[in-house]
Amino acid sequence: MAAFLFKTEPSEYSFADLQRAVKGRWDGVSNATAHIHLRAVKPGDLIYIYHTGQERAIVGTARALSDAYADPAHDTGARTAKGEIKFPVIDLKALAACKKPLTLTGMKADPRFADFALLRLSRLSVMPVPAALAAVIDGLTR
DNA sequence: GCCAACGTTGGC
DNA sequence: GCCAACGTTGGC
Repeated sequence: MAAFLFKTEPSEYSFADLQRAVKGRWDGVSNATAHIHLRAVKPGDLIYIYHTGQERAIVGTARALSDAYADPAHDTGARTAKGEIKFPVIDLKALAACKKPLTLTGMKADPRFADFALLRLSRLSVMPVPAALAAVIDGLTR
């Protein structure tokens, strides 16, 4: 099982919205690098939800329910030059809110996060979380 | 195919 | 509100 981090602007779509949705679709990702990571998601993978804007913290966890598939809101037949789905989305469900949200400030202060894409590539909205780092996050948010 | 201009994201 | 980072667009 792999782990990923998804960013969202809570005024647009928050973790609470995902909890209410029961089954949510993660769409609206437009960045090519983020698409690469989104296509790598497998059912059962763990997803950390991070709020941008005022909060800037990992606030909850979710479970992937599907492989990446073509967004029905776009041309579902569209493919990239490499033959991959051009507008990938996944389905997911909320698991639990973090007892202690893990703030961006907290991650920046912890050398274990020094190489994390969240800190290195501030505009990336979907990224893998290495297993060792997932264990650290679990410990800090419990 | 290169690169300057421009737009967007997201932290500060 | 500003700005850095970086992706995209369009002229050449």
